This record gives sequence, C-alpha cells and structure tokens, in this order.
Amino acid sequence: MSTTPTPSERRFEKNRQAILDAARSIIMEHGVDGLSMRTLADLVDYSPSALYKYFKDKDEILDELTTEAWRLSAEYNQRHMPASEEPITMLMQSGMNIYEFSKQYPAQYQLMMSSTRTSPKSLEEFMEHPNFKGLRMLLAQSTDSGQLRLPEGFTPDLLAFALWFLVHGASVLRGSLMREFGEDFDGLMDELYTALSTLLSPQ
Amino acid sequence: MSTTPTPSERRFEKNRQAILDAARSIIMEHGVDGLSMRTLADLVDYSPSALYKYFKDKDEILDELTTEAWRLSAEYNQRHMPASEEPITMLMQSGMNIYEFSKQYPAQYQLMMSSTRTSPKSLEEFMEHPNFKGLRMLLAQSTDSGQLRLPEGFTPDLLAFALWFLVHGASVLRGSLMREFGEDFDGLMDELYTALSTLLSPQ
DNA sequence: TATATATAGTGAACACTGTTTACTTACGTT
DNA sequence: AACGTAAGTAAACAGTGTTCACTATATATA
Repeated sequence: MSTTPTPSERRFEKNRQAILDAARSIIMEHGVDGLSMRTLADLVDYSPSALYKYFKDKDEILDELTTEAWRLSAEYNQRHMPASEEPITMLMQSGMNIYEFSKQYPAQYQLMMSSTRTSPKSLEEFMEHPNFKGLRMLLAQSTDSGQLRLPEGFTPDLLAFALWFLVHGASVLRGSLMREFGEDFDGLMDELYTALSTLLSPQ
Repeated sequence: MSTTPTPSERRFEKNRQAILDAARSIIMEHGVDGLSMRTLADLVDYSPSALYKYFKDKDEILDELTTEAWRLSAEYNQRHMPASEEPITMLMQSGMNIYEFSKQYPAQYQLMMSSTRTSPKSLEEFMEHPNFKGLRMLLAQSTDSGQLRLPEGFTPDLLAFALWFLVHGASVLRGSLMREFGEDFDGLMDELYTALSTLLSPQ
C-alpha cells in the first residue's frame, strides 16, 4: 500500500519536522502562549503564510507537540523507573516521575492537560491509554500478589484513578494556583509520598 | 478615616459594578476566553477605551471576578452543607461541593485555578485561606474526637492537602483532559467518594 | 525536450485582540 | 461665572491567527 516516499515527499517531511522542532524550542523557552505563527515563521525563515502549507492550523502544530509530549512523558517515566524493584516503590516512583516531568517540561505538560483535539474521547479509551494502562497493570498485579495493600472499598482501577487525580492535581496546582510556593511544595510532596507508601504497604 | 462617599463616587462605583456584572455574564455564557474588551464595552454601552477609566487592565477585571469566584465557591459550600451531621459525611459533601461547583461554574473555577495576580504568595498564606482552612479545621476536630480515622502516616493537614489535590485534580481533569467522558466521570466520582468514606470511617 | 500542471512560497490584507493617545464634553468646586 | 478635573470617545498602534491572489519553482506528461 504505502509506496516509498519520493524526494519531494521526503523534503516536505523534513521541513515539517524543522517547523515542529522550532515550535518545540519556542514553547520550551517562552511557554505555550509565547508561540505565535509569526515568531515561528521567523525562526524557520519562512513567511507566516508558508506554515499553512505544512499545517492546517496553529492547533495542528500544538496537537503534534501534544502527542509527542505524551510519548516524551512515557519515555521519561521508563527512563527513571528502576527495574526489578518492589511494586510499592515503583508505584511511588511513577508518581514522582509525573510530578517531576510536569516541573521539567511545564509547556509540554500544559499541552497534555489542555489539548482540545487530542484528548481521549471516552473513559474506556482513556483506560487503554498507555500512560494510564501502565499504572493500572502495576496496581492489578501487585495487589493480586499481595505486595501492595488495597485499601478497603477500593478496586485496583479505582485506586489508579485516585492516584492519577492526586498526582495530576498536585502537578497542575503547583503550576497554577500554587505556583508561588517554591521549594515548600516539593517538601509537601515528599511527606505525601511517604504517607501514601505506608498506607499502601502490606499488613 | 473613610469619609462618606460623594454622589460622583457612588456613581463611579455603580458603573464599575455594572461592568463587572456584564463581564461575569459574558464569561458564564461564552467562557473566560469569550471575554473581550470590545464585546464587554458593547454590552455596557461604553467605548472600549472608557473601560480603562474604571479598570487598569483586562486582568484587573479578571482578578475581581476571581476573588468573587472564591467567595462564591465558599458560599456554595456553606449552602450545600447540612449542619449537625457526622464529620465524615460533611467531609465527603465538601468534596462533592467543590466538584459540583467546578461543573456548574466552570468559568469561575477556571479563574480560581489560573489567576495570576490573586494566587496565594506562600504555602503559609494558603493554609490560612478560608476555603482551605475550613477543610483543615474539620479534619483536625474530627480526627481528634475519633469520629474520623486518620490513615497511618498522615497528619490532619497532610490529609487535607491530599484530599484537596484529589478533588481539585479530578475537577480540573474533568474540564480539560477528560472533558469528553460525560456522565461516566460522575459515576467514577461516586465510586471514589464511597471508597474514601469507608477508608476514613472509624474502625 | 517542450509544455502543462501541481507544489512551494510570498506580500498584503482581513478580522480580531489589548491598550494608549489626543481630544472633547460634562461635571464639581472655588 | 470660570477654572480644573473627571468621564467618555475616535483613532491609532502593535500584536494575534488566517486567507487570498499571486509568482516562481519543481514535477510530470505529451
């Protein structure tokens, strides 16, 4: 079905990537709101209208950066996940990874939380989302084997949602309402993690 | 010190309020992004530049609406809070109140979470914020009297933060990343509330 | 190889946005 | 009544995303 790309197609794809690279560097330096079609065009030596030969919208650019951000976040998590560890520390680590990612890549995190066209279309679809399914699987297996204590009233999936809300709530709030707290917020998160790990530890 | 306001001062204040009222009705109908100085000026029968005699900025208008939104949210909570109830149901109810408020007043909630100039300047300041201090007091008293079980590893304040993150995380996510989930999200929240109430119930 | 056609790229414009400036009109005070 | 301040406005500035008519430049076909 898919024939080998022609030279012009390869060029097109290369230019498209160059535009995306420039857009990424802009949002990383000046935030999502700092990206304008004109500054972007300047950076890649195009006229503003030329960008519309490569992307339908500004939103299409942001959407590409958003799905890329989800991939980046998953990679970040795997990179900072010590293999062959106790599930409870893996669980806490994956929570910290989300939180740390939101600190190191605030623009990407903002895109992940706010994108319009990329967001999952149903709860069922989200349950299969790689970044969430990993958490669900970890919880299902470790509660099954008794390496992790499931608080009464919770199912593994419900606990997954609760932790997801908790850590994403903290991450979002740290970057918005509580953005002035500085180091204190990290200290708070540390306390929270130790409390959660004792809550979820067996016996 | 504060002398009685002159007629012109009263007029000024009245006009200012009329502008704020119009701005509020616009964001409630068309969202925060739907508010522009020109549409606002049209609605109150002013020229756009006239608004700058009453407000320094567009942000100043949004800031006023933001502090008003915090007040509204506190009122909403008190209005939907059954007096003389068990602390555990009061706690769950206050969580539901935040969540329901974020559903019924999404624009106001967005302002509360994103305002730039109004946000608390430190963790200590936030601890004294009326909307959060109420939660802290409720937890301190009810865990003290044994009417609420404090999970091991948690202090009342730490539990307050955890619940705050949880419910605001859920509320934010419901309006952004998970905005397409519809009724399913409410069902999820119901499950979460019952699980939490058994977790926090004594013995 | 010459010619037709699709593609890449541009400048100018449109319809918006928040904000400022110069100006006029009305009001309050001495 | 006259002066000074406050209220209100039209027009402009600088910025935004996007579209349109246009020109080159490749590509593909006769």
